[in-house]
Amino acid sequence: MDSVPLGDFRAFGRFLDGGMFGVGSSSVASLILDGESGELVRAPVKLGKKGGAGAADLRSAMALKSHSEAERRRRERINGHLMTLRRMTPCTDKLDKAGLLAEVINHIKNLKSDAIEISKFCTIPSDTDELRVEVDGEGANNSSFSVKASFCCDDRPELLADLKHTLESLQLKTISAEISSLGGRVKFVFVMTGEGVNNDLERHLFTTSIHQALKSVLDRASCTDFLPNACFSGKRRRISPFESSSSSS
DNA sequence: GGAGACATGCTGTGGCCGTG
DNA sequence: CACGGCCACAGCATGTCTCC
Repeated sequence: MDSVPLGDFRAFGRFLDGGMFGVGSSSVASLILDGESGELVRAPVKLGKKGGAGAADLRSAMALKSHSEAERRRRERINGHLMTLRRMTPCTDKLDKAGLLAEVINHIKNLKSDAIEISKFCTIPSDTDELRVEVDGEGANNSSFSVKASFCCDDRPELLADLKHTLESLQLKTISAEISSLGGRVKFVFVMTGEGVNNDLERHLFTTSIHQALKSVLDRASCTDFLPNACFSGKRRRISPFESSSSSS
């Protein structure tokens, strides 16, 4: 009977995987501990109901092999992504996996706070939907005044046309418009004027109507039908090895 | 320097669960 | 029911640290 020293057990598994025994079962179940020598020895093949290596044995051996290979692929995916994180995050060469993840979390937090600081000075879309309408200044003749409206949401193909149509329906004159887009998010900053607005009440109604109109655009933009990840359900999504490797390149 | 303790990582396996 | 994915566990290898 073949015997395998404990220390060489993994090599023995690879030996089996190499196809030496047909359906190479690397299963521990096919090994037994020899009481006398203290070594793992290959167990005799169990006889199936009809004699010889039964079909059930064959199937379970194949399932076991496929299971261990799947687990190996899964670990390779995990480690591949960890390697990608390591490359993307400074000063993580010496860290273990837990340390690496902790450092990545810190790094992301820092990047987010940096982004927030930068967004104070630049028109950068934020992570959260926002809508702000405020009085920007009064016209010279006191019968017109300007309104600054900022508007941030997920980008979608119809958004610009929708916004244009909405603003036109309010009969506003656009003085300036800034549009920025980042990571599927978009931010608009408009400065608009309205004519014939003579008192505080009319101004209030004017800004309110702008706010409501833009709110309706925002609501349409926030509708889940437009979200790129709307196709995700509660199911666990299966990812092919090609998909997973492409993200780490 | 060597032995032992300890931490970390890798691998295979069993079990569970969701999906088709 | 078969399959794939996730998780926990055990066993082992390797590196590092501490103590003698």
